[in-house]
Amino acid sequence: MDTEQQLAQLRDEFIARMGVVAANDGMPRMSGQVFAMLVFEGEEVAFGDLAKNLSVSRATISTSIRLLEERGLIRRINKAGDRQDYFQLADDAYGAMTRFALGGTRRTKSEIDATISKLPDEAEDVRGRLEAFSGFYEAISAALEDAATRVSKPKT
Amino acid sequence: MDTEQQLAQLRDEFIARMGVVAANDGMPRMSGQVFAMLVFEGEEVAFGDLAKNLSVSRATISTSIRLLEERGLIRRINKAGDRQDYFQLADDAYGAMTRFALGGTRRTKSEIDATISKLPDEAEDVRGRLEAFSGFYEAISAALEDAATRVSKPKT
DNA sequence: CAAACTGTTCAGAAATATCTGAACGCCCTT
DNA sequence: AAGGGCGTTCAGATATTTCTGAACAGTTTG
Repeated sequence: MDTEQQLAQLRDEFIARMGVVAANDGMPRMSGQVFAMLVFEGEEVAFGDLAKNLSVSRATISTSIRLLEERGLIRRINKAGDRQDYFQLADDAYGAMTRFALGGTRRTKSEIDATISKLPDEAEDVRGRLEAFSGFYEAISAALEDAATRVSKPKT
Repeated sequence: MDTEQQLAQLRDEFIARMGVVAANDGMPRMSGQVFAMLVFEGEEVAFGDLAKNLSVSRATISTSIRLLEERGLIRRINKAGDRQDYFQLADDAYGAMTRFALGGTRRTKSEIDATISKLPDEAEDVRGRLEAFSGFYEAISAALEDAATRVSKPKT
């Protein structure tokens, strides 16, 4: 069982790291850890096991799960004859992740554009600068859109 | 002076919104507001004016400035005969912003790869899943890299 | 129907991130 | 050399995010 222990340790390290990554990305650490756990264990993981393995309350798991579900990153599975809920990565989890980021950049661009449209005609210089700013978010959006198709497609 | 008042109000709204955007991006709100102010006012803005206009202490401005400078988003200007520091958007601010994001995705990919390289040979399935995860960050990195060149180039 | 589970919700605790005020070193002016 | 304004730093206050424990509604089991 040496290999199993080693794997378990690697898994815990991986989960811890992805928690930090999530936190840096402006996401609750726990959501990142839940996601990481589901990546590592490919099979469905039970709600209770998530709480136990990640050493947090079931309330926290419930909240983390909700966030991940809303973003389309995981899916909930009901097994017949088992009252517990199980979870697994969504089919196109990485595509969903990309599209979520895309939504953010698009929203930001819209907000900038909203300001631009209200500028008085005289403010030519301000308009120019805000348009450059908007253009930046447009470029990022285009790049993400491109990545989204590429990420989602691997059903070759 | 009606137009000026209108502009001032639009500016404040813009700044407030960009503060929220920054916060959602996992950045201090104030850094986003300082950045937005520099985008709006194209000219150099004095350190003291930043504090006054954004209604925060000079300590906060100092910290925000440091973050933005570290990321290459703004530059500090010393005017002869004036003891105050002035600030302006960096020449390639949006390029720097893109490269900063790129640094993050690359770092994350490295962390995933580090785990992969430690996996025992038997763990074929886990390796496959982590490689898919790593591949996702690779795709995003490539997209950002692409965007970076496009964002930085407009020196036509 | 009572007891033992499930997952969710929410008020409040705990942990973090953010901002402030005071102290400081520096440079300039007087 | 003294005084005033500059930006930085850091301990501590404040605000915000994140987690927990208890209460709850719904199911299943005995």
